[in-house]
Amino acid sequence: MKVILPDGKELELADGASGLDAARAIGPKLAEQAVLVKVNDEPADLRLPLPDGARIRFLTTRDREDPDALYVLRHSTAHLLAEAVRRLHPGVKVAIGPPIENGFYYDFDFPAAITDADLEPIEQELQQLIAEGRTWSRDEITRDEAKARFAAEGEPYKVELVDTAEGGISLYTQGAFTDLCRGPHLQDAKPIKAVKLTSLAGAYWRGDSTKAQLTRIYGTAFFTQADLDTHLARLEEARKNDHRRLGRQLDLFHFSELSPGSPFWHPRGMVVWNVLEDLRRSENAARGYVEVRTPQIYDKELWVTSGHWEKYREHMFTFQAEEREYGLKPMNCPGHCALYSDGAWSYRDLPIRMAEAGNLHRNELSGALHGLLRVRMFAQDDAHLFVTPEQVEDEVLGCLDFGYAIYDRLGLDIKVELSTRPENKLGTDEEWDRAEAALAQALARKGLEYQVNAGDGAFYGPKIDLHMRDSLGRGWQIGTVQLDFQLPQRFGLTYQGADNVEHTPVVIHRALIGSFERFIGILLEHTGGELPVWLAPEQVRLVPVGEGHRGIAAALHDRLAAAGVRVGVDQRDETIGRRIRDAEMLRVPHVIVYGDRDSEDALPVRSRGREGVRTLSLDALVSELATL
RNA sequence: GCCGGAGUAGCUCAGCUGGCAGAGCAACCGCCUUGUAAGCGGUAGGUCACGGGUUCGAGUCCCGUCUCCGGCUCCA
Repeated sequence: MKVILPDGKELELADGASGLDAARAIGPKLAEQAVLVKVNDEPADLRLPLPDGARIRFLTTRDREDPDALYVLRHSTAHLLAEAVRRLHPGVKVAIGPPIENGFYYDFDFPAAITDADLEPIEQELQQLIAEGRTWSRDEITRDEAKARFAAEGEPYKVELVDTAEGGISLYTQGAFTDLCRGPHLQDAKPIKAVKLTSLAGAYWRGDSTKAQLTRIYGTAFFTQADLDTHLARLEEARKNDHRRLGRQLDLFHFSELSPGSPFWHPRGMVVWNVLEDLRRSENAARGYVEVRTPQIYDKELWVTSGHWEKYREHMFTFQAEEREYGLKPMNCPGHCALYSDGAWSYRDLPIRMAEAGNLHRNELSGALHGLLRVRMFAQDDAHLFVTPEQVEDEVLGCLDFGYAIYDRLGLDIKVELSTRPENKLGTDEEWDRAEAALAQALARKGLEYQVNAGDGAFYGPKIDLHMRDSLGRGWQIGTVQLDFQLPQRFGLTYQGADNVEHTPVVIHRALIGSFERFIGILLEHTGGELPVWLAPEQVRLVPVGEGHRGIAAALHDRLAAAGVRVGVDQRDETIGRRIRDAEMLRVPHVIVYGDRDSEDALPVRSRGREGVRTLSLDALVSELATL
């Protein structure tokens, strides 16, 4: 048999030769340093036989930043972690331990609870295993053999994993530890030069909150200590961009125990909010949306009709007044349906694009709250489009266009996901076929790449989700475009068709900025607080040099403000250096020191992210700000 | 909600095995009168999250509650 190397040369090998055999045939150094072999671009274990004619490429310890190589390194480290934990905590049961984006974890069922203080001895034990030396061997056995083996070892989680594993059963053994595992793994532990156990967490077995809660140990590993140091330094840097920290530093908002999960917006934060709100309103107007305003609280009856009382009640704030039961709205849709049902509509009226950025309250689980990114009170750039089935695709495309007008303006990197029919769906397969096709078609027309999340759709219809990441790489949903066949039926919504028959409209739920809270939070993390000038709470700050310059600074202030610039004057009796520093700390984009040397024809403008001081006339500055 | 950690001045934090509650910044009052990232001095500021317990004595140890942080679940 033969395989093809990256340079196009062919390599002759004995039948059944493994990746390691191929590496040895190329050179002993390669064989020693090889971490995994890519077979036709798919990562594979070195110990496995190569298919005849495959294109192969080796990744070695020198590919220390390659995600596939790091994956293998971390996967093997996870196995070492399990061995170390078993040594220190006899009686522990092991569950599952995969590599993840920036490291790995392993889930354990400890006989007695452990705490953070237990991590260090475990890490030392893990280092000890590496020092002792470990090599991995791979065995394939039958399902029954595997079950018998793990049952004998008293590892019920492993037995369950064997039951649900797909394909052949393989085991990897290092030292005194054997794990059910698909691989690939390192040849030995030598490449693991840097390990750190980072945290402890609870995690439900199989991700199911009705099942046992296990103890998850997170860690990370690298091919060099320097890479680990860089990684930790980067995390520390990211911490500085945490929007909760920036919110306080920039005086934008704060949280209080008096109302967990609901931000207090400060004046400066409210400026940012209102600029976004202006954008929302003007874009809506330009795109044929109409603004409405619907109640905050509704009789229980509305929520029963919409289905929320049954499906969502524990996440709603409810209360009684005069013996009626009310619910505070967690979303605008039922209110918009109620508004729609007040009229009699013709197909000529559709599409109706109904927008409202109303306050919403959701009783999120206390443990899920996360700064501005997960709150109990928020407002979305929400809209509901009442459309005919024929209009769905065009309207979805219009929503995507709308969204990308905003995202592109901010230079945001959006990840698109299409979520399709779940198991507990309502409606027929034919309806879902049409709806999913309409969404896919709109995405194709917009030229967007997307990931399909099969089965992740809402029970009432498929959806397009638009995600962004925070400074630590955690993903958050920003926008969403959802089709809904159910709500219009539940509310008995109709329009008169051209055929003089009543039809049921389709509802498109749509939010593009998503919640203003989350959007501002993510923007802060992405910009490190340096919001684009058009969003900055204060765009220009004037610093009069001495007391004698205050009058003219005030006059300049008024002229800039009249030109629509958000401008402030720092009249404090502090040094110039001090006042500049404070403006920089607040990330004010432009600072102008004004004294005897200056005039409105020649202002010294110190601009964020730009070396030195520019000299600009007042008019030039105003027109520069106007183009943003 | 669940697992682990944390909560000390407005903010960031120190306070060891229990023994008089601290620093820097901010605030306030003076001095200085400023030219591109922190001028100098002084003053004031605390129910050590809240409630209970152990102890001669609790910020420190124990129990409960709340909130926050990291995860898990959830995000209709």
